[in-house]
Amino acid sequence: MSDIAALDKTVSPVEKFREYLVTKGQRLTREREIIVEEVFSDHEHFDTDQLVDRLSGRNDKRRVSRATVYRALSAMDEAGLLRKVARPNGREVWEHDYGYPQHDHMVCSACGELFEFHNDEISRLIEKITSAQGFLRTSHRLEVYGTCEACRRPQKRRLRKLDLI
Amino acid sequence: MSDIAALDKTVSPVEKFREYLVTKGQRLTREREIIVEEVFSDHEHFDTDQLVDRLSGRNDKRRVSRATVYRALSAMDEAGLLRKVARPNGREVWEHDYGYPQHDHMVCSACGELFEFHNDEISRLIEKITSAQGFLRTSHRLEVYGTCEACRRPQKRRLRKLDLI
DNA sequence: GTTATTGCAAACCATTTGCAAGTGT
DNA sequence: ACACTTGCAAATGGTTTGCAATAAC
Repeated sequence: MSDIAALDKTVSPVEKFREYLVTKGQRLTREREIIVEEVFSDHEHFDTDQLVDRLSGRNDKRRVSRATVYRALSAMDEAGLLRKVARPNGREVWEHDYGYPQHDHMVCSACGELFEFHNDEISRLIEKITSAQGFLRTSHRLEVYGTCEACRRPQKRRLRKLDLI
Repeated sequence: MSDIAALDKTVSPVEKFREYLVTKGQRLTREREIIVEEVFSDHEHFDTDQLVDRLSGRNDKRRVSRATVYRALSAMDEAGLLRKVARPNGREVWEHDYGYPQHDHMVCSACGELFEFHNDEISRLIEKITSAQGFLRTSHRLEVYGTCEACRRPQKRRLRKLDLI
């Protein structure tokens, strides 16, 4: 897998965001920069609540309000930095869409965990089929539902996230 | 396309629902029957609001409350009669999952329209890839985003649903 | 200096839920 | 009779928004 080669990150996420904002006559504020940096500081999936926690848990003056986080995520979506992955329990889950190779997800119905997988053939097939119908594809979202390996082994059953509430 | 052959509808949706309900110690009430019949009276995608309208527009005494519709849709989902297709504008869109061949969707970003397509090879490929990772697949959801044929022709541009508000 | 942006709190809105009255088996 | 269901209205909860103060360019 030469996924790493696909990274091709010539411009930092913050720069990419700035570029997008200019085209819209908008501004790269301190708050937006803080959010982009926090979001791209690791590759995990996250929801808005988790991000707000990460940001408000800081003891420096880099706190950002919840409303601004929502507004920024939506702008980063339009900018092509992020994409919505799934919506397991009523809240939108996000992941990096910039500098991260294309992939899809398996969603375990037992534990709620998301697993990534990548396959070029699927993408090629999707492109072929949809373009044959005159559709100009820009992206796709594929979620496979079922039971993950860990949850299939009764003795080592994972805790359901839902039960942790 | 021998999709029709795949219909294989030996049992009516209402019967199928009853069967599911018994296994759960639940009852096929008059309201649930009304809802299943209305839902399966045509093949279009629908959201809860549209269904509630269809049901409350009736002049016979087959009206059902919104709460009951929500409860029934969720039960029909578990029963395998319906599935959630997408969530274009914050509201869940449903479609038949029983007696209707497996397929995926193209979502036009310009007009918001959903288009169905079917391809066995994709399903086979998905099965192969996910099972190789120990995942026991039960279903999947594939949405391809882009621009539909009609919206690609500027002169005959479709109206954006979003602009109709 | 203008115009976009932030933070707060209130508003939104699809969906869920508690409860008393009603209904299926 | 005994659950299970319904309908209503109220609650929920993630997300959006109006507005006055603030900051980017």
